[in-house]
Amino acid sequence: MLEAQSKGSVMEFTTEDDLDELCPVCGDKVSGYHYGLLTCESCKGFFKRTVQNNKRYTCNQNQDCGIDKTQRKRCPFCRFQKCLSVGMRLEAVRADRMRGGRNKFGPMYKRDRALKQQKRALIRASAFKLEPTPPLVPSNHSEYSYPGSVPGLLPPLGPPDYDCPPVCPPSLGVALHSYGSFPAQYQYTTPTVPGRSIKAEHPDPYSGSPDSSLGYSYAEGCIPPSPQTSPLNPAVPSLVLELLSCEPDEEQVRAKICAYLQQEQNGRGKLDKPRPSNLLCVMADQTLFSIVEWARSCIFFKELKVGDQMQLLHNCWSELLLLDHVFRQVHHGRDNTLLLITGQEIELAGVVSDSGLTLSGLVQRGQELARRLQLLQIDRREMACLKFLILFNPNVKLLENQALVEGVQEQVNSALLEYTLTSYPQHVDRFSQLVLRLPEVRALSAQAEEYLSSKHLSGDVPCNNLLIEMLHAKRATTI
DNA sequence: CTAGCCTTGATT
DNA sequence: AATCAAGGCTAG
Repeated sequence: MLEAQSKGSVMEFTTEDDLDELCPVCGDKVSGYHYGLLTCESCKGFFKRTVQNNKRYTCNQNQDCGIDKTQRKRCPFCRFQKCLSVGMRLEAVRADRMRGGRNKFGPMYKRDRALKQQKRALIRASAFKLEPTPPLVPSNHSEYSYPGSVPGLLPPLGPPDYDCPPVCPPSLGVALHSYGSFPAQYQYTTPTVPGRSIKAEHPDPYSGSPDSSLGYSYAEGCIPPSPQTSPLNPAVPSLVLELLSCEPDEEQVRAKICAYLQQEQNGRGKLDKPRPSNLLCVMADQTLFSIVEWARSCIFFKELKVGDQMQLLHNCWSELLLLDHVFRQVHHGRDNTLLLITGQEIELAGVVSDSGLTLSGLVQRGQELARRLQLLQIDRREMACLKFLILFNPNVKLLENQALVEGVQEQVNSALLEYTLTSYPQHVDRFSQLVLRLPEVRALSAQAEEYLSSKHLSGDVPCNNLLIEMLHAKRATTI
C-alpha cells in the first residue's frame, strides 16, 4: 500500500487480477474466462457438458432455485438458466469440438479486462481523494466515464512512458496491410453436426436472421419463464453487444496519441513552437489512424478484402472522425469548452474568435450535433451502431463484396431498432432520432473536408499525412 | 454427474 | 516461447 502514496503511475500495480472475482453463477472462485465471461471451473464444465450433449433438465421446484457453491448440484435446470442469464455464450461451445486456439471472443475478453482494471483504478482514485461526490457522469446510460475528462485534472500531455514510437507510414494501404493479409479467417468447417441446432462458432455473418443469434432450441416445457436477464441488460440484441465489444479502449487511444504528440514535440527543436492548427492537424491525423485500427479489427470489416476496406474507409473517414469528435463532446457535456482526444480542454470562445468564419461555423455545427445527441442521452451501444452504419455504407459502389456491406447495414439497422425499442420503450421515435443524425454527419463532414482541402491547397495545412491522403483518395474514387 | 487437472493450438 | 480459453480425461 506504500506504492499508492507515490502516485507516480496509476498503472503501477495491476496485480491482484480478476481471479479474485466470484463466479457470477455460483459464487465459487473464478478460474478464467469461459464461454464469454469469468466463471469458475465447475460451471465452465457444467455449461460445456450441457451444451455439447444437448442436455435437457427439469426443475422439481419452481424454476427459481438459488444457485451457490454448495447447492449448485441440486438443480441443473436452474443452474443452466443462471448460466444463460448471466451471459454465458452458447456460440462459444464449438460444434466441431476443435481443441485449442482462440475464438472470436478474444478481443472481448481483452476489453473486459481493460474495463475492469479501469474501474479498479477509478475506485482507488476516488478512495484516495475522499470525495463525497458519487457519480462522475449524471447519465446512467453510459457504462463508463471518460477517465481523461475528469475536470481540472488534465495531464500535462505526458502519459507515463511505454510502447510504440509510431513510425507511421502515411498510407492507408500500409496501415491496413500491416495487419498482415487476413487469412480468410479460420473457420471450423462443421462437417458432421449431429442433430443439433447450435450454430458453429463462426456463423456466416449474413446467413441467418439477424436476431435469434442464439440458435439454441429449448425442449418443450423447458423454456425459461421469461428470460428477464436479471442483473444488467434487458435483452440487448447480441449484435449490438458484439459491436460494442469492438469499441477501442478510450484510455489506450488517448495515451498512444499523447505519446506520439510528445515525441513529435521532442523531435522538433524547442525553438519553434508548433502552431496550434498544426498540432490539431497532427492530432486529427493520429485519431484517424486509431479509427483505421478500430475498423480493421472490427467484426465483419475484417472479413473484407483490403481493397474493399480501403473503399469503405475512403468513403467515410471524415464522418467517423467527426463522429469521434462529437461523441467526445457528448460525454464531455460542457458547451463552453471542447474536449480534445488528448484529454485537454480548450475554450470554445477562443476557437471561434481565433479561427476564420468557416472553421468556427464548422465547430459550432459540431457542437449543435453534440447537443442534440446529448439531449437524447445517446448511449455507447447506440454510438457503436451508428459508427457501423457509417462504415458499412451500401452506397459505395464497385465493391467486391457488396453483399456483405449491404447485409451488415441491414442487420445493424434492425439490431439498433430492436435495441432502442426494448431499452427505451417510452421513447418511440428514438431510433429515427438517432438515424436522422447521420445525414447531418455526412453533410458536416463534407464541409469539413472541403475546408481542409482549401487549407491544404493554400498551403496552410502543412501536414503530409493520412488525412491528406484520404482527402485525395476520396476525390479520386468515390462515385 | 461433478469438478479438478490435463492437452491443444491460434494468437501475441 | 508464452499465453489462455477451448476440449478431454477420470477420480470420486
